[in-house]
Amino acid sequence: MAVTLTDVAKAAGVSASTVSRTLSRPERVDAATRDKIFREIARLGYQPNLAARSLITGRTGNLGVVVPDLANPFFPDLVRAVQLQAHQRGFTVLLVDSDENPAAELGLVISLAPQVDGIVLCGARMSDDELTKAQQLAPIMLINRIAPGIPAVTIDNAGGTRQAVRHLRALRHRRIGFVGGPVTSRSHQQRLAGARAAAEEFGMELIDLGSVAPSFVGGSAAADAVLLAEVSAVLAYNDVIAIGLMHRLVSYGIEVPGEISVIGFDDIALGEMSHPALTTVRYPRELAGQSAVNDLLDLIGGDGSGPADGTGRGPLPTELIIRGSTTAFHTHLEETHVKG
Amino acid sequence: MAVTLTDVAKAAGVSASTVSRTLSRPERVDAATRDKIFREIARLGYQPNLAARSLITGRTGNLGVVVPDLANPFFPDLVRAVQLQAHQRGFTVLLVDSDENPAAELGLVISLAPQVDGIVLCGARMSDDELTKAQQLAPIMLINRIAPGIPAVTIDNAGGTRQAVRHLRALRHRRIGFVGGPVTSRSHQQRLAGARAAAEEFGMELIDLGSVAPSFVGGSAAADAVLLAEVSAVLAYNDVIAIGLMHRLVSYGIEVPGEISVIGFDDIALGEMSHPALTTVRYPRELAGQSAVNDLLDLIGGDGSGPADGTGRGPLPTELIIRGSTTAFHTHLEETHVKG
DNA sequence: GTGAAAGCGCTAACAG
DNA sequence: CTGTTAGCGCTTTCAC
Repeated sequence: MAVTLTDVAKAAGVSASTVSRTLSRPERVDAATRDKIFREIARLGYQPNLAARSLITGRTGNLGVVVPDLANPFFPDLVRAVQLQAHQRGFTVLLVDSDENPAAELGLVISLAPQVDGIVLCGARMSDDELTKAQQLAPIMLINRIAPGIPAVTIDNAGGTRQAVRHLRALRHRRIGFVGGPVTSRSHQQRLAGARAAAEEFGMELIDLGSVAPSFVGGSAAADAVLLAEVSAVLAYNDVIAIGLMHRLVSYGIEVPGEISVIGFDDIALGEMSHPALTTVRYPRELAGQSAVNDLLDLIGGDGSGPADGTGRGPLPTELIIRGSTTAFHTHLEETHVKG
Repeated sequence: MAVTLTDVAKAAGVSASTVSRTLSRPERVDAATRDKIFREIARLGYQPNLAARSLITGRTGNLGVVVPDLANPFFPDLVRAVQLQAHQRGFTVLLVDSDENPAAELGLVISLAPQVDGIVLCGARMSDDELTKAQQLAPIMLINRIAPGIPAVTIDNAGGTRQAVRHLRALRHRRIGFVGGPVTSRSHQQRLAGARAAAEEFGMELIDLGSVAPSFVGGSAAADAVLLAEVSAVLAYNDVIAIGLMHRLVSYGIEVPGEISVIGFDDIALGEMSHPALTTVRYPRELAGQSAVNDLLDLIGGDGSGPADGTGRGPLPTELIIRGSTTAFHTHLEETHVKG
């Protein structure tokens, strides 16, 4: 077995409590003893046994993270940000992949809960009711999901699609389409609403092209609807859809952005490497992960101050990233406007 | 606090030891008592406190996983496989991202070691010496890295590039290039060696085009070397390089695979969505992650039987995935052969 | 087949 | 400022 606190105490010729105290509140220990103890700790290579500590403090020093699918390019960045921030604040991350199985999620939370001080749920698929149950098991912070009464990190979806629409307007588009994702999700609704409002604001026509699965094939499947609607540009619910759509359009021999411009949402790495590179609205994943950890820990620390309800910070800003898939200036589309 | 084993014992009218025994060796408990206890466990929603258990058993039920960069598309699949398999065998995964910092890795292992029963190190960047130190802290299993005396999951790199070269030969290529990755890495050496041997075997010319960073820009940077070498096809150390290369070639107006064919290695999701879709050698990540967990747990369980040295299973098979980036049949290249 | 007792490594009062 | 005492929740001999 490893070297214990008692070993250190013996070696330093003090009691266990003194060593323990040296670790928790060094200022309450005589400088000389303290130094000696630290020296012994270093010499012996003592590592506190977190399990034993947690047994008595009730805190584990662990943070749980649940993602629906780690292979989905959206989540690794998020997990990474969460992991980094957690580590910085002295926590270790327990990662669990629910494998896109909503039914499994609550079970995972149940088994995770006793081992962690809080759980970050990324894009949880479970129901609001289940979420409420989950919340009784451990402090919870939601990312990319909203549920009544549960703290969440939110982003400015509507603001993002507004910027996208505005960009298209600047390029002289007048009739654009929106390919949706999961209709029941708040982010879908907000993105669509934001686009609608912006279209009105800028005097454009926004065609709802329906919803598809938020996947590459989902995006491909949307191509026909896009063509039928005779729009000159399309906003997709997310990047994966946008890329699938672009691929299908290109395979039809349609030029992007020459004939149709495409804008995604999220800014996954894939978008930068697709051809043409995808214009997109950046989902601030680093910030989101970071905020989630900070809010969650504040909430746990619970000194009553600060945005302990997790809603204090407001939606995180989104940002339009302009790349190749929208870089055509459509002068001809402008005619009606210029003449009118 | 949560419901404890003692609560269950009280509710069932038995002692704590009996409940404990029911959980560990049910057959040594009277059927009636057992049933009653299980009923109470379910009713009360009892969850064993892993920390307390680990305190006495010395086992944590946790597995550590260290990756250099979760945002690198290669790793999420691996982590996912590890996570799934670990979960299946009743372990929870502690994930740590070393943020591509080799110097930080050992420190992470040190802090992880006391909390886990074993550690899976994915693509560890640390030195062999450090690895040896790490191994003294906790049982270790390497993926995508080899070090003397340390158990590792290996894959058949040479076999993979051999299949790739063979494929190119079938398409009538005769002069092909190899764009390398990290020269000191075993996988680079094996992939190159495999390609060399296969080129000889199939009577082809294999030009070593040097090494680049295993990144998108690294691949782009290799384009000029490819052009200068006047090869009709190129093997890249990995997919990311291959995709960067393809993009640059396409931006030069060169047709892939019409003028130059490209093959990657790994089979990351990106390859399937790039344009043209990337022919590649599949790195069996699911299998690798799974094997790593199984080997590691066997090693920990250490009953002496089985491949407890972690090298028993031999290299995992790789597989050529043919996609759009090599689908041109280069009849003209054959002339010399046909005529000769 | 079951219970009593001891203790894993640590922290948190409480004395001294 | 430091040591003593008493457990945290659980498993594990060892009696019964």
